Amino acid sequence: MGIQGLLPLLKTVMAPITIEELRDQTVAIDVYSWLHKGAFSCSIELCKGLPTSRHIDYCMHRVNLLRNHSVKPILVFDGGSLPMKIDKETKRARARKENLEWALKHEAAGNSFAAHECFQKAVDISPSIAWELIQVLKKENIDYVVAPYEADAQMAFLSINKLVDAVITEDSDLIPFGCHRIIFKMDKFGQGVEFKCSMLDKNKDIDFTGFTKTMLLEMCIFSGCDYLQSLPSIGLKRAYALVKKYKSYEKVIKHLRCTSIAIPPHYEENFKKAIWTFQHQRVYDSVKEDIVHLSNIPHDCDIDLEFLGPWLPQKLVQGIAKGDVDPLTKIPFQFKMAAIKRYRNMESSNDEQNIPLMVDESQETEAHIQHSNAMVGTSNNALRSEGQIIVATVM
DNA sequence: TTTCTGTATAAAT
DNA sequence: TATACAGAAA
Repeated sequence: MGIQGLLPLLKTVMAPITIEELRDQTVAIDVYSWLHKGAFSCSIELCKGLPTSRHIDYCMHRVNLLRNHSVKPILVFDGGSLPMKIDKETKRARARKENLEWALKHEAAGNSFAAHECFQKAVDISPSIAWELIQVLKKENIDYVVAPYEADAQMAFLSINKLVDAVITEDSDLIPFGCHRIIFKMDKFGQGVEFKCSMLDKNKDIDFTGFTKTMLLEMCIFSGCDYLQSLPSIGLKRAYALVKKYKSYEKVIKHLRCTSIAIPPHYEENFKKAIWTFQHQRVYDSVKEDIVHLSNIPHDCDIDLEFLGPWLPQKLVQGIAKGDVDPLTKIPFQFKMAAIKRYRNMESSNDEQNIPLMVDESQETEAHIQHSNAMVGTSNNALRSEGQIIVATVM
């Protein structure tokens, strides 16, 4: 979702850029946004589990556009959900499910237009879809990494540590994450708009001189972000004015307590957590080949850091980063693929025509749970309660 | 003046 | 899904 209204606010420091200007540079790509766009041309197939590669082709077309201009892409995939966002994720999953049900109803009623609309809203860019693309990337020798948690944090890590020259994304969150250079809205012709952190001082609409990175981040959080809802009647403009005047979020909140605006319980505590999620979220360090914090946490920190994404054993996070292990279920893809093959064979042996294969990501077999528990080192129940395990079922 | 809400539309071919 | 725009509400 990002920070609503942030990009329009910064439009005076947004500059058009073309792919030619990126020659010989390395860019991190928010690949889920490509997969989402690519999925539009084949939403029905993806929903029904019918074979298609249009979404993969779309991504590879974009990859080749970059390669043809001698730009080196690193494709960054989303990984697991942060505990803080699990509610939102389940809501989205429910909405997709409802859209799928409507799509099937419309289809049965012969209303293919309405059905198609619902299918498009029902598409889930699942880890399996990412896995399919990754198989192509391996063959084509394209760099990629699956983040342990959010791709945004992973791309910010690459940018902050100078492992890439720019990040290509649609998500304004990369700005509060502290990414140095971002290219938004890059189209199939390689044209987009460039944002550079260093240009912030020159913004006309609103004056950011004297603003620190932390102030910019706090402004974004006050205006409402994925990790914390804004207080009623506080948007970007008011958030800007408050941070400019009071300099720190503690002082802003102290001031707000003297106004008629109601501050929900734990707001200040949750605000701190939101700051930390932007600054210290867990990401994959491909040099250390291990899970690290986006930026180091203070040594004297004694708070529970689970909200930054639970820590993962090195072997597991490596498996996730390479795309061999499902980041949501922590189950190696080989198991799922074996299961799908098994069911396919069962179908072809006793049926006359292609029966669509639905992959239901809400259940799993005992053997897979056992294996993944061994990998994660958690109890059966802990994994079960996290849900989202996989089994192939036949429609 | 700013924020909030709803509606339309584009994305892909 | 995300953005843009319009009009209402505060």
